[in-house]
Amino acid sequence: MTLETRSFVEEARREKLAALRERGVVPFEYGFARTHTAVTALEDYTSSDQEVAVRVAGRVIALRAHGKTTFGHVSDHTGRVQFFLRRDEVGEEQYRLLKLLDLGDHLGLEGVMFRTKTGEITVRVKQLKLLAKALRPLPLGKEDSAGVQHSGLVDAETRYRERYADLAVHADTRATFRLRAQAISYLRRFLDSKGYVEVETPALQPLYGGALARPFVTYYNALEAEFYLRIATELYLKRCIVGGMDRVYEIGKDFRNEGIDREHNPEFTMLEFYEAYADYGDIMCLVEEMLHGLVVELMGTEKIERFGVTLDFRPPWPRLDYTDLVREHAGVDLRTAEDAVLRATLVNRDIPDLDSVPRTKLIDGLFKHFVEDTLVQPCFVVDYPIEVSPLAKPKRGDPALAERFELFIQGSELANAFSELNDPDEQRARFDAQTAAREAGDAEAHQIDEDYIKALEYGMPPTGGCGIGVDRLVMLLAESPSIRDVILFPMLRPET
RNA sequence: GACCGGGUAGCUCAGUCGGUAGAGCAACGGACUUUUAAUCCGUAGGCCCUGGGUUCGAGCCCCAGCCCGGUCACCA
Repeated sequence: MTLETRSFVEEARREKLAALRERGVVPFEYGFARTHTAVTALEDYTSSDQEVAVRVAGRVIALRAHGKTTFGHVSDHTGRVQFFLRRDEVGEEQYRLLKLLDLGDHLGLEGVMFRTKTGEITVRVKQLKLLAKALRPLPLGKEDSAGVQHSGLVDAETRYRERYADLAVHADTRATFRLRAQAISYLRRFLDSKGYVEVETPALQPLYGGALARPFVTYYNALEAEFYLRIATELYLKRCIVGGMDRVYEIGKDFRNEGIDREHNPEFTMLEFYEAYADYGDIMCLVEEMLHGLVVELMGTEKIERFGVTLDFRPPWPRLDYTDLVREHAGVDLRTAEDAVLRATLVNRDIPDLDSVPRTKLIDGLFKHFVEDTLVQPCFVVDYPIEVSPLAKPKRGDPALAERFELFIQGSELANAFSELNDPDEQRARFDAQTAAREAGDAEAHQIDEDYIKALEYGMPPTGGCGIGVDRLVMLLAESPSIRDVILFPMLRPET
């Protein structure tokens, strides 16, 4: 029992609950043997001339009482179906039960399918069973004959905080999460079919790495040590490669101690995969094949319209040179320009402490502010400056660059990949540079991971690897403007 | 973290110049044996986010805070 006072609506339902119990009705049943879902009940009727007996169950989402007859709709995970009761068919006792029902209650209905005179295929109920009473009113709203939803649950905060209510009320919310599940299932099947092995690596790590970000810190009592929630799976997956698991992937949560906005949730789902004897060019082709296949399988087409733009997933996708893009859109040549020039280009871009920002961040800033928004159609940006890529191999023939690419669609970064650095001595030197950056005040700089270097010293084969932000991928597929719309229970400040 | 917008009945919203708080849906009572935003008659329902202040009087004006959303910053 909460201290929260109940609304009069809830009081009314409590009274009905008591009345039901008084009559010997079990208000929270133990099960109901269904023969049909809402949709199969409708389908079986249309495909048969014979009488179709059904047992369906669902939540009451509409109720229209007309004296001695009553219409309503129940909704299950497949859809909705109308039901109809006549007092002289179900009997006085059952019919009086209706008085004690509310929108939101779960019902089991036994009856036969028929078509009403207005044409709707409907369950003619012979027996009705309350399966679970709803003590709070669901914000169901109403749908008119044109299918337009009126009222209902609109408040964004409630939709996220009470996702159960959002899901219960909005079929399209349920559809988004079904789509998410289908997408993840496809990614698994694709990688499995390519001979990849799915693995699980630690989420609680003594050192964090594999990305540049601030971690969540926690304390493990039994070991009397600080631990970090992982910011990436990368370094553990590459340990697997060292160990001879030539193709591995993991789909799991990463945690980054950062702000929340339309594209960021502090815990999010990442797919990372690594393939021995592949380089970033091979990975690019694999990503292209995988995501093209994903769109075709889920959307049934190679071109999808999202946020008013038709996106064409037909391969090959353009490979655009990072340095060229920055030169083209920011007018700066990263090969020759001094820090001062980069800084000057970024003036008036609302960057705090611009004067003390290190070169790596200046480069990042130029790309973000001048280039990202221009990358609408699926495209790969290739060959990043080496100084912003501490885990990537230098580019063959140009040590100022790394063999790295990112995939962009509609200005959003969806994948990050490279030919993995497997020279342990060079990796140590890169870590040292990161340590210097950290000492200069860069809280996101990479930590030095001696154990990872040890692993590399045992010899890691040439390897291509990639990380894909699953939430952002689903946002694109579901045309969701906010990452919160594709995460069932997004982060919110706790209620006080 | 900064700026902008929002917070009023279970839900969606209105609220004039500062003068006793409104609608639709949902709820409750009644009528109604093929309705579908059912209809008709009636009834009830409010910590106007919280705390201060101004005022004879505050949902409304002022200050502070809380929560949400948006933009920006931070952030692969």
